[in-house]
Amino acid sequence: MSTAHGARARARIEVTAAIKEEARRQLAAEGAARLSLRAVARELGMVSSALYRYFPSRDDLLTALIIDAYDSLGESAEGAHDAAASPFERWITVCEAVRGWALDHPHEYALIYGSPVPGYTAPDTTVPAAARVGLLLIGIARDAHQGPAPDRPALADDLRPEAERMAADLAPDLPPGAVTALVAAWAQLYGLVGFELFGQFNRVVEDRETFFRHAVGRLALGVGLVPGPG
Amino acid sequence: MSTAHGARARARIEVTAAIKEEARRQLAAEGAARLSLRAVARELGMVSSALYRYFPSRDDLLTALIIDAYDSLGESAEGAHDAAASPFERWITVCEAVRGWALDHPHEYALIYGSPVPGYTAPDTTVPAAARVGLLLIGIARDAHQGPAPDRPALADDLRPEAERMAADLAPDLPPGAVTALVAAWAQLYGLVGFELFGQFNRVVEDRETFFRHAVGRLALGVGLVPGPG
DNA sequence: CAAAAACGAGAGCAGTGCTCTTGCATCGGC
DNA sequence: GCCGATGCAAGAGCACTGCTCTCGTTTTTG
Repeated sequence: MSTAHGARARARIEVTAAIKEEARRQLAAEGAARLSLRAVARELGMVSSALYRYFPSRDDLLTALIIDAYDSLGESAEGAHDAAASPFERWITVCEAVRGWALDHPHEYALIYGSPVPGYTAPDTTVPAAARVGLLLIGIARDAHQGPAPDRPALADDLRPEAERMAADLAPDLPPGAVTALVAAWAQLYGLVGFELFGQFNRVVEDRETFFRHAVGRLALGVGLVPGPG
Repeated sequence: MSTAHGARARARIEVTAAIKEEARRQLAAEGAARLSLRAVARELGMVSSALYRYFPSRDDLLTALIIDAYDSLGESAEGAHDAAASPFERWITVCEAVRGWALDHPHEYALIYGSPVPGYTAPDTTVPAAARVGLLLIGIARDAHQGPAPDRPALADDLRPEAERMAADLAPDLPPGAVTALVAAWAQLYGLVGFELFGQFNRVVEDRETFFRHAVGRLALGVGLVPGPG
């Protein structure tokens, strides 16, 4: 089989892990644009050309780091998630976990939600990891809609086809209007996080934690989650 | 003094403009990370070291491009702005202008609203240009609040100090709750634009124009703007 | 007119991603 | 156990990059 095949295979996974670890350290310290293959190799005591045996290009190394970052963020969000709480509280908790992770890993956040690296397009392998937070938010909305449906303004005619298509794709058991609001809230959440992280709130918002909690609370209302018991 | 004296000063402005023009072209074509001083100089038929007489570093050239990008975006938004329309319609128009500009200038949008270039912090000179769209949105909200105040949920106690501080800073004539909603909507607008531009909506949102118009319409509602006549 | 400042050109330094070749260690089939 | 195929590290090298310094030349200024 593949696992026990000698010391060679074992060494390969160890070196691969060491490269990613060192690369992640440089990424956290300096940012994606300053991540240098040669510096990683130098720090690991190997020569730069040897590193290409493990990652055929710098972009491939970046892709691995991107997937790891998505997974780390998804894990944080899922870990903060208390399934016993009310949907509204769970929404707030997940949003705060996303913000907290972003503040703890600014460069990794920038890597996945900031400007894409030029000449680089994320391969499809990143999609599942990238979807984790979204799926979590969909799950919360789904639980909330088990109860009585809040009155939601009727769907405008021109939005209806797209809303129904999105609902069919993402959450067939939810009303199309709720799914549309959910996707918008999902994007808007990252607007709030990104503005804080990238300095756009400098000299504008001071008490960012409180501001954020209220903003995502209003986002939750838009999705149909209600505070209070239940 | 430095101004207007002789052919040297004139040449300096011309060369500076040519550098920025060529740099902007490369920026649009390849993205900020691939913007190369040497390539700009080569294209202009000068040697790379000569370019340092005009921009002391690559970051200084980037700063100039950032300011230009903010101004270009601000101009687009202000140009699309029809002062005769209703505040709600004006809000939608400005948001759509921001989105349109972003789709037309993706790399420049990424430069100002994407990940900050590592090791680079925007100097204060960018602030006025960066504030233009925000000021435009504030103006729309101000006009809307000339009329009867819509009923808005009371400010939560923990948010009140920050909300009042923001209102005092940004729009003393607006209720603190409206200013808070406005700042949040401002950030959320860029979440919507960024997600579309950076590919997060791939395989999720198809009819992005319609989706966007409705999402920013709901944003407007949150700020207290109402559709229909008025 | 002479001193000073601005300028273009070139060489050079340290760094980058990436490729190619050269030996050596390990592995699988006989 | 041997032997050819494969995996791997090392080094040299290419074409770049940002940036600095020096050296004449030109323009501006006092």
